[in-house]
Amino acid sequence: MSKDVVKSVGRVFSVLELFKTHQKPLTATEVCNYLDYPKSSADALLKSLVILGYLTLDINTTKYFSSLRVTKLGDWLPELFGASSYALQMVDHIHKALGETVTLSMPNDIHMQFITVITGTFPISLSFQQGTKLPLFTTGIGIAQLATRTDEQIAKALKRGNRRAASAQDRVNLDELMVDIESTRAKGYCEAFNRLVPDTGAIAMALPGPSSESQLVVAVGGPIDRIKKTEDKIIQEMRQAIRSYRSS
Amino acid sequence: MSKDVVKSVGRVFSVLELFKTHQKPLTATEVCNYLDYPKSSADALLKSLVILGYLTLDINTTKYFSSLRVTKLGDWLPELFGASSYALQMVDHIHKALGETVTLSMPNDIHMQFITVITGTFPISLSFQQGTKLPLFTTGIGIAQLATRTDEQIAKALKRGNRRAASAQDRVNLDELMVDIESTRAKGYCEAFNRLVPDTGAIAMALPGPSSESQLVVAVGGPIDRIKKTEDKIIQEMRQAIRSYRSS
DNA sequence: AATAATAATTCATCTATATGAATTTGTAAA
DNA sequence: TTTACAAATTCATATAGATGAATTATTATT
Repeated sequence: MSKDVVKSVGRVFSVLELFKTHQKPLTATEVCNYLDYPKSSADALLKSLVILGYLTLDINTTKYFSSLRVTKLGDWLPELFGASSYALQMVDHIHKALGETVTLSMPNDIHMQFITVITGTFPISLSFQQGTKLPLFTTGIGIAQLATRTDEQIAKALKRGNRRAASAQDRVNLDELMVDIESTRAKGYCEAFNRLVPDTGAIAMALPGPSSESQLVVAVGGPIDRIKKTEDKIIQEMRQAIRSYRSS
Repeated sequence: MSKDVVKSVGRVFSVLELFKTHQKPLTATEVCNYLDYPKSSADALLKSLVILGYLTLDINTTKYFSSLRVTKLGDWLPELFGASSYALQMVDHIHKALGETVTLSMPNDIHMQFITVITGTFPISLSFQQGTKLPLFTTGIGIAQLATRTDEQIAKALKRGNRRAASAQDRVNLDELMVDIESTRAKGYCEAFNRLVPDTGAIAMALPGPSSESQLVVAVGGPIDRIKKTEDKIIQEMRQAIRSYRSS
């Protein structure tokens, strides 16, 4: 866990993700063991979550579980992103049509963060954990997202991003970035080869959405040769799926 | 906020509920002002949530917002409770048919906790905040829930509950409780008049679900005279709605 | 009823977080 | 370019949380 995260804040989400992973009630001891917390610390946290109503405690089994109030924390969101349940169906459809890794991601600070990752069915497939973050300014999905914004917004965003760069070599050149942006705008998608992970390629398209700063990005990725070979088919499938998505 | 809740844990949910209430991006200063937090404390919390991926920070507007990962924390739950989107439609349908306050609740420790509250359309209507908790052993919704469990489970649960009672007068007598339980089982619903709030009444029914300790309860409540007068119609509407719900 | 094992709670102490004032940085307007 | 204002960050200190050992309570078995 990042050193900059408040400890008990991180633990809140670890607990909620644990129940999402197991999908069954767990005792306090089980939670302790899975998450490797000291007993009394975990107890205080679990009791807080029960008092607040986000976890339930069954009085017969003395097991904890997520409450439906956790569902309500986030069930209003997809509609605001123009990401109805059709969005997940669309990602699934692209995955079935192509067999490659398909991702859905959103911008977060100077990163793109994965919301959904469906790993390819080929033995050799690109693989990411959900929640993974990739750089906003140097990846295909980031460029596809930025391309939905104005030149001015991009310049301002890059200026801020470069200010936070750890070293001069981490800084991105605006003119070089704009070449990729223009290319993406012209084609309607961003193709990225050998950008972050060697020998891999990805095609990324932004989904239509209510505002440019929240637009989601869908991408297809895999080994560079396979992606290049099937590029035309990938683009066709993605466009068709997004077109169907838009009219839902 | 309860004294027994870890402070920053409570704040996590305050922030997420704030975004649910406003449904638009907010600056750090706005979050501070709405929640009355010291500036640097709020900053540390917001940054933690961004790093963990549950909030997003837009690099152009420098505004925070909930991430779709919040949705994913809880979108798997309704299916496990047998509470598909039809459950909310059912609650809404009962509300439209009767015009009274309708609630959906779930057991949590020695309470029933409201998940959904739709306030009646009459000028005089029963009104609760979402997230409100009522006693498990002494309210109509609690008794309706307990009636789905075995006698042994009820006795055990009451023993634990009584052990935690602050005073002897807060303890519930098992034999008296079982009279209400048997009545509820015989009729298929619990009718409660003047139990918690004076001059109010409620009819409560448990929804079918995968296990008794997680069964949700739907209830119709309002001023005692109006509920008594329309009791037969309420029971009919609820049964019909639950029957339709079961086959969805 | 007694006993053993497990779970839950308590408490002293150490570590982490929260706070608010001061300082620095960023932005917008002149 | 300069200035004023707002936002963000820093830091010393106070408060809260985490920890782990010890103790108490609960449960299951004999």
